[in-house]
Amino acid sequence: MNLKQLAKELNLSISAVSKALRDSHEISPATKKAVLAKAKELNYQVNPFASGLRKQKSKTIAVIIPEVVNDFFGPVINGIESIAQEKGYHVLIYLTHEVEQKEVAIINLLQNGRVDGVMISISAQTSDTTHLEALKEKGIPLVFFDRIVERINAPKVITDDYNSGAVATNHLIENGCQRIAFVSLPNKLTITQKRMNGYLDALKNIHIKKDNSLILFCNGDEHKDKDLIRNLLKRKDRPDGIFASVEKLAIITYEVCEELNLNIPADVKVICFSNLKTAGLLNPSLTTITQPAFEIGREAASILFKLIEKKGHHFLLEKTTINSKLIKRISTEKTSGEK
Amino acid sequence: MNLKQLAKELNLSISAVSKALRDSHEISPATKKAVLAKAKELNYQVNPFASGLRKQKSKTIAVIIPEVVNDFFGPVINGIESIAQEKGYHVLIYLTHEVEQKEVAIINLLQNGRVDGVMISISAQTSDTTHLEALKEKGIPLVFFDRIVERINAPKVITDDYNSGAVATNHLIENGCQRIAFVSLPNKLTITQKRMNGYLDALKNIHIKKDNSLILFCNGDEHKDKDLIRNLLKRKDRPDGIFASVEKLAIITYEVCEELNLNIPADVKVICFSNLKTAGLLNPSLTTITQPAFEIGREAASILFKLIEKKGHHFLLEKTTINSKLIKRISTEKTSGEK
DNA sequence: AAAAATTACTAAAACGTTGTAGTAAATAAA
DNA sequence: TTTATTTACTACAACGTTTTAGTAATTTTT
Repeated sequence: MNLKQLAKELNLSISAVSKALRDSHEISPATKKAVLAKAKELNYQVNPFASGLRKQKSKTIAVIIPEVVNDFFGPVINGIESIAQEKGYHVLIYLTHEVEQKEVAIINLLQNGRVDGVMISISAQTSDTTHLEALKEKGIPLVFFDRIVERINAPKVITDDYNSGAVATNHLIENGCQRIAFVSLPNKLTITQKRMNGYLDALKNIHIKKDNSLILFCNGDEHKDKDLIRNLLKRKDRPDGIFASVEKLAIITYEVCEELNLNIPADVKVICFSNLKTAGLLNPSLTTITQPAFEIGREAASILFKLIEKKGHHFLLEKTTINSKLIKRISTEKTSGEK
Repeated sequence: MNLKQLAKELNLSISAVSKALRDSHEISPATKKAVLAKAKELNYQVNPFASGLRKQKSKTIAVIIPEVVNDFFGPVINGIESIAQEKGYHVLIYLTHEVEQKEVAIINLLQNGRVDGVMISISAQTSDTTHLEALKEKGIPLVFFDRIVERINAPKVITDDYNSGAVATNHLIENGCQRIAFVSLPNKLTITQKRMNGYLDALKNIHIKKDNSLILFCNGDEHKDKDLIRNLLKRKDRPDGIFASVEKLAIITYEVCEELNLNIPADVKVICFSNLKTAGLLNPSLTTITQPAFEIGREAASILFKLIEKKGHHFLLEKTTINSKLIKRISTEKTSGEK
């Protein structure tokens, strides 16, 4: 069913029907009513390819993330989808699996008008960002969330990473930790850097200086990351507190502690950036810095749609910060023997 | 950059360039080489709308699921995406949030050629399925996974739900449970029915007959579901075993048990269909029937692509069953006082 | 009552591909 | 040597919309 057939049924020209469907003032109310009725009757739907080709608009956005199986990115997608559904947009999902090469390939696929805008949280391994700059150069609206690229001039939605890093570290200090390890993704990522800076400054405040042997940069490969963390916790001078910068690393830490028979929180206290639904049900329950993931998704999507709709306006190019919150649970509690 | 401009740069006709890019035998090797080089130089990309319009192909599939924040659907998407990326397809995501009305609206959006195929796990509240039949009628390839519609003649990828239901129930029986509750989604869903039949037959085997007060049909609304489960566990004749048919309900069960100060597994044993990464780290660790979610995604996507590529062939219209497995953990263990 | 403006349409040209039909020139077959 | 075939292209008509530029007919203004 297309416009041509519909027009024939109605004894009207194709353009009249097209205009009637889009409620043009050039068409009389009576005709409009007739067209709408017939269109409904015959279940006419606009062909998105013809329409997209003509209007140079896709009504589609792309979301590029490292992974879906994740209690942060899941709710983010949820937030994005909720706004997209409101606005009548479609959502394409692409996963980089933390591989820079895949990210580049995906971005290159999107240069030809397939989407009206792109939202991305970059892969942990991305260091070169020319692919992202090229996309911006083409005039395709781009919004970063969480894992941003500082130097690219595009809207960014993030949490207060520096501050949260300090809060988490202080929480461990308050509960008696002296040797606090920072376990994290590669330090190319701005979230890693900021969270680490918060951690370092919190330590500096109590006159502890940076100890590189307590700072671990993982890379997203589960097995390798587990080895790194196992080595850290096997050391004689092992840390008494672990601050994990992402969810996955906290889970690995729990697994390793079980393996090595280390008690949380007596032997090691653990705090983590995490949106795990089950954080409160873990053994022991996990103290988290929780990001408002759904809201980040909604906010980032809203900004993207503003950008798409009012192209050329630059007043939106700022950073939006949504605060995380500390949820204290057992994994960082003082145990009876402690001062 | 389009074919016209590229052709002008090369002093060739548009069709020659088009054919060269698609490696047609009508074009000489020398010309092909020149075209490819120029296309790369100028970063030419085929316009997906023009191409889609002309070829009546979108190179896109739709995935319709109830939610993303879920350790089952997450890995499924992962599996789907991995196959789609291999095949050069794009993946549109739509969430129904368990609302039938949304599912209908989404399906209606897909009737106009936007996608070459659809994969769906239906909402828990879907009872009328004419929207899905209409989609099939239009000739758009459709594959069901996990939450299927039995009566629609389309490929289905599922797990051995009946058998797993029996295995889970037997496991509880073996560990001493006598009053086993079945906590589940609405019984419209075939997965609910089959899992329940497995449960009922396992009970019948030991001569326990169906007790409707021990069978709970939740509906996906977290608050209401929690109330239902709370009421179940507050009763004097509360069950000593709970078999939850989906992950979310097991988490709620854990929360309610904590709230009511019921010890798992001493007071109630809990088993659940679940893909929680953290099942082993929960307090207590949760015994699960785990579905091979990633493989389900890959398998369902593979079948969909076969269907897309060899349209009209009917040899693929079968059901594919991939087995789940029981992972025994503490939540169902016999406690010291038990026989 | 003539000129101007408005109403309610139609015709036709894009948008960027792809594939069919056509065509010179070169090569092979009769 | 003439005819048939192959090679390497070009021209052009789709695909289904949207939009600009018309145009009769009607209504309003002067």
